[in-house]
Order: sequence, then C-alpha cells, then structure tokens
Amino acid sequence: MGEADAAAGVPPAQILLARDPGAGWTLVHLDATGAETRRETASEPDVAGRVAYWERLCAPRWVVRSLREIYPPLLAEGVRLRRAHDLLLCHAILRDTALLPRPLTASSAWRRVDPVDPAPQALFELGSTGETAPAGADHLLAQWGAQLEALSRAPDARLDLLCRAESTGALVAEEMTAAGLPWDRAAHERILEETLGPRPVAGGRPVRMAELAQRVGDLLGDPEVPIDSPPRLLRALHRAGILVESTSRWELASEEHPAIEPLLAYKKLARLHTANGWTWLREWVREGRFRPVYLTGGVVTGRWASSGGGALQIPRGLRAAVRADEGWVFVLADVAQLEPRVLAAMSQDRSMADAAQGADLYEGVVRSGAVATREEAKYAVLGAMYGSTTGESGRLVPRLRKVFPRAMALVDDAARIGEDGGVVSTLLGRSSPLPDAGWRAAQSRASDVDAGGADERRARSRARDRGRFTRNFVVQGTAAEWSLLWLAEIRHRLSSFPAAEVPVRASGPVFERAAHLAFFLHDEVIVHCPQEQAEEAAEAVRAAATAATSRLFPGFEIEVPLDLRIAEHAGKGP
DNA sequence: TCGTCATGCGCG
DNA sequence: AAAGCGCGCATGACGA
Repeated sequence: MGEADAAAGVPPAQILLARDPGAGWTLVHLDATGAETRRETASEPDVAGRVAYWERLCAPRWVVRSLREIYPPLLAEGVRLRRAHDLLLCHAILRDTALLPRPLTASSAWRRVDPVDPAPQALFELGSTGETAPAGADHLLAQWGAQLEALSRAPDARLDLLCRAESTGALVAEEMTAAGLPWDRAAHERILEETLGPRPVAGGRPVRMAELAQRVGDLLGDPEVPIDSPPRLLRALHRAGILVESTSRWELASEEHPAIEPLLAYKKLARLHTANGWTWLREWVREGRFRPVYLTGGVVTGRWASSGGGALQIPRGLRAAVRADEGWVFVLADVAQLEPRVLAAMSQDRSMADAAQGADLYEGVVRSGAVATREEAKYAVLGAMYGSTTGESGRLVPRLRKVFPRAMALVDDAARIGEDGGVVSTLLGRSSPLPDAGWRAAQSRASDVDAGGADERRARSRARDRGRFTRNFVVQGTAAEWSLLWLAEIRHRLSSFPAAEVPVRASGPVFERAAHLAFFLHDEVIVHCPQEQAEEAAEAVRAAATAATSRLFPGFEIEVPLDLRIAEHAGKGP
C-alpha cells in the first residue's frame, strides 16, 4: 500500500482503530454515513506509520476504545491526531444521560475503572490503565454503532457537541502529558531552601521545621511534643490548656496561646516538605518537565481529575518554579468567576448576566442592589451554588432570589430533584449518577412505620447532602463543558502556528516545538510558546474563550472575561 | 506487616 | 471546625 490508497476511492471520513485479540491492529475505514468501506491490518511496529499516513492524507475521525490507552505511544512516535472519538468516555456520557428517553445500553465491558498504576505505559501495552479490555474491531464497531444510534435519537446537537468536546479533551490531555509542564529544578530548590533551610541529609527534618518544633515544645512545656500526629498533638494541646476539638488550622487560629503561631508556621512548612519537597522533585520532575497524568472524565461532573504528583494541587507559592524554556514564554490565562457566569447564562437570567458585565462579577452583584459589599456578594453567590443554609452565607442567599430569580430557580430546582433522589443534567447533557444503595436504604428506613426520629434525621440529612451535590453538579458540570470547549478551541487555533525555528529539545514530541498547551486546571490554562508568538497565542486564547461562550450559549449575551498575562514563569511576581 | 480509614491541607 | 461543592495525596491510627 502507499500513495495508491488515495486513488483507490473516497478517503475515509472515520477510521476505527482496534487492537486485535492477537498481536496486531485493525483499521476499519468508514464513510461519512458510518458504512464500512475497507479494512486493513497492521502489525505492532507498523501501526503508528499507518495512522500517520491516513492522518496526513485525510485527517479522519479516529474511533478508538480509549485515547488514554492508544494515544501516548502514538505521540511518542511523533504522530498527532486531529480528531477522535473516545468510546470509553462517550459510553459513560451516553449511558447516563437524561437527555435521551432511552439512553445507550450499559455494557460492563465499557465500564471505566480508575487506574491503579499511574506508571508510564509501555509502547501499546495493555493493562496499565486498569481498564477492562473488550477485544477486536467488531466489538468496537458494535459499540460505535450503538453510540451513533443513541446520538441520532437526541433531540438536538448538544450531546454530539459534548461527545466531541470530551474526545478532544482527551487528545489535549495526552498531548499535555507528553509535552509536560516546564519545571525549573533550581528555582524549586531555591524556594525550598529559602523556606525550609538546606536540604536535610539522610531524610531528617529540615532545620527551619526542627526549630519551630522545638519552640512549640518549649512553649507547651512538652519538649517531645508529637507534632506530626494529630491525635497525640491534640492530647498534648489539651494538657497545655488549649481546649480545641481538632488540630486543624482554622480552629487553632482562634486560640490565644503563644505556641499557636509557631505551630501553624510548622504545619505550613511541613505541608510544603511532605507534599512538594525534595522527594517530590526527584520523583516527578524529569528533564525539566513535570508530567501530570490527566484523568479526563475522572470526576462525575465532567471535571478532570489527575493522578500522580498532585498535579491539580500545585501550591501557588511554588508556581514560580514553572519556567518557560529559553526563548519561550507562557501565556497564562484564567477565567474570573467562571461558575456564576455559567449559571447566569445557562439559566438565561438576564439580570445576573448584566451583573456579570465587567471583570468582577461580585462588584456587579453589589451594583444590582442585592447586597452591600463585595465580600457579601461573594459569600452569597458561593452559598447559592454550594447550598449554604447557615451562617453568613446562608443568611445572604435569599437576597439573591429576589434579584436573580431565574438563576436561583435553576439551582434550587436541581437541589430539590437531588433531595428527591432524581437525576439532574448539565447544559450539554451530562447527567448526575443515581443515588447509591445506602442512600436509598436510608430513605426507605425513614419511611417505615416503626422508623425512629434518628432514622428520619439521618435520612433528611443524607437527602440534603445529595441536594447540595446536584445543586452544584449542574453549575460545576456546565462550567467544565465551557472549559472543554475553550481547550478544544485553543488547541485548534494553536495547531496552525508554525514550528519554532530552533527545536527546544530535538528529541521532544513534534508539537512541543510549536506553541502548545502545557497545563490546564478547571478554569485556567498555560500555553507554552516561542517568545515571538506570544501576542498571537494570547489572542488565540482570548478568541477561543469567545468561541466557547457562543458555542455553549448561542444567542445569549454573557461576558466571560479572562485574566491573561504573558510571562516567563507562572509565579505571581516579576 | 499489610490494607483500610480518618485527618488535614493543597487546588479549583 | 470553616459555612457550602468537587478533587489528590501524605500521614498516622487501627484492625487483621
């Protein structure tokens, strides 16, 4: 086979790529209607080459079982896919969606199991993703057919958009893992030494921590204070007359004792040392890159989770260690108050959308007259989305009902449905899971004739818990959809950027030599690009946000402003 | 000594 | 013990 392929007929619109039960691979060519036009096989060493060939020729939609399984080895061979459909991710969406009266039939073979071993996968080796593995092209074809059939019954294009966005997100995720986040080991070590003191030899306690532990011991009159064990520390605090109920920071902060200040300082340093200290650096940073594994669809709401190195919890104070390559810069962008803006738009609440005009939604809420100060606006809005009923926040929420009735009705309805054991959905149709057996058991126990007050209280409490979950699900999940669209639009725009004149690392992936996405965290992105492309990349990120907004909320005016800057590192200062 | 659970804290 | 959502991870406690 070769160039004659192109002449042999119409290029395939889609190619289903399946690992055979034996050793090889099958490429099933499909036309735009989904009909099979041709089938070819490829041996393990040839498959990347065949994929690259067809990708170059006609950029088909690659239909695969799981991009997390097949894309990393392709990227390692320098093969980048433009479009794909991830059957595993879309199975979960189409199986659970409440937008279809008759959703996709669930199949245990397509149930996704969380990875147990985040170790890098060997080339095309199965198993390390921890997922069950239905074999063969025909099995995949049957599932693809079922998913297309389900999509064809959808009342509108939203589910199709969601499946496309989810799949493109999976492409982005693997590309970002392959590229990695540029990480300056020396800068990280400087931060550690400035805060903790010199790197301790033989795994001892860093000097600054040791000094603080000593001071805490002296001030408590307990030189051997077990500072690292919360239960024992709690008893030690009690012996010293500090009658707290836990050792958490918030409770300690309200105490007057002189030992509190060094204790809190110790906890801060201990956190840095254990979570992102020298051990972390050695384990997670290789060749100037931190490579998080993104688990797309890893959260029920559609947010991404991550595995390894606490990728989504990099402390703000450490972001100065995120440094662009020589001659390159970052475009750093995050959305200001994404979730309330999404709520305003999805509920078509014109008054809330008006309050969202400008860079600060909370100031807009103050202007609306609902509350007096920005701080109150923040508590009220967060309380509305999270379901506060008590305290300052709970007190302020009712004021929003008067000013933003549609937005509040949307979240209040979602909460009520959740309390009743029902299912809620995001704007594009990702639906919440049904209550589990324990929840249902608690509810039915409470309605028994001989149910006690404790049973009823427990059932009410669990019902309200679930109400807060579904209340937040619709907002968090739709915000995640906005972010997926944003990512996809950024990727699309960056794909036409020229490669840099001088490769960053000759051995690196192809796309890493051009402007590329390097990090994503719910509502923020980092693009890594040659310095001379920075303005253009920034414009791409802005234009992508505008495009995401109009695709998700067609016909509804809502501002989704970005905080965007171009810098050589991701830290706050210069 | 192993696996599981609870705690506490980092991120949005 | 943060009020109110979603996560991951290191640690110590505890039961087997």
